[in-house]
Amino acid sequence: MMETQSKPLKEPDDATMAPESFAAIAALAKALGHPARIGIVSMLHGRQTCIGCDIVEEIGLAQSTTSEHLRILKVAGIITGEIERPRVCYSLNPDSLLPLAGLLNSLLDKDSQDEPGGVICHPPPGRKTTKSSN
Amino acid sequence: MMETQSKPLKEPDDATMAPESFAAIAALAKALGHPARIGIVSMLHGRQTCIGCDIVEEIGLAQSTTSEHLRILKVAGIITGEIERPRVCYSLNPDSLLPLAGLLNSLLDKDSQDEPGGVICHPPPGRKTTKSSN
DNA sequence: ATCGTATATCGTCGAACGACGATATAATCT
DNA sequence: AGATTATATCGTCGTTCGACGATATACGAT
Repeated sequence: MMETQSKPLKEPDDATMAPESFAAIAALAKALGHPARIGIVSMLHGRQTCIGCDIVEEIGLAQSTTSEHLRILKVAGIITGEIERPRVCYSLNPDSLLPLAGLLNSLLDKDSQDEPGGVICHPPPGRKTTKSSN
Repeated sequence: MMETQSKPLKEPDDATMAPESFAAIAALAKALGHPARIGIVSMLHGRQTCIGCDIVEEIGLAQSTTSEHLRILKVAGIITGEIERPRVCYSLNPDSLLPLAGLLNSLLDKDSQDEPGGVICHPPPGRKTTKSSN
């Protein structure tokens, strides 16, 4: 039978990373997983200096919607908002992206021990020996 | 829905990023925005060779759920599935991540033309002269 | 032909997301 | 004090996500 979630298998991997960091990396990716938020960080990158309501104007969405996107980026740690009443100066916090960037670079740089011929894919048929045909 | 981007490696030159690439980058980030999917790509990176149902076992979710995560990664172009009946060999497609990695590295490497003093934040009060109250 | 394995797909359900307008807050200017 | 400006928050609504079990499909082995 197909037993679902028989065991989470908490093996500490070989050369990759701890599974608990998966959530952190995924949270970063999720925070970036919207065009408006990519636009915001890109805009912040271009300007470097903090911006206020210009973001709302540039993004083109409603002010409340943009504020929500800014909030999401803020709680993810990707940007910081320095309150300077009546407005807020937003800045990029690049260091926060290191875990995600690290994974991506690791995936890109060298795909581990890759073969210069492509992907190997040769699992011999028949590998379920858990229960023999008895 | 959304189409998998097949752009010819448009790296984020400067701050001249077209807004249409925001959607592509965001789609990549979104596809990575789940711990299970980070786990899958990480697992694929460690093994390099394609895996079949081992992913289901390692992830610890139901088979149908894991299949869905694999599908999401597949339509995003991040992984490829080589059908080898009765199973499927999954492989990482690192090139697909270049747009996202490019943006992240651009954000990290050097914050563009940044000032060596830190963040400047001095917007003079009073800058809304677009339309007065009639 | 039948069984067993591997995977994809369907249907469902609750939770989370994304957008908006309306409103609240807070400071500055007149 | 009152108007203006910038931002956050609330309530709502429709959409999407994420998980699951059940089922369909496709092949290899018996």
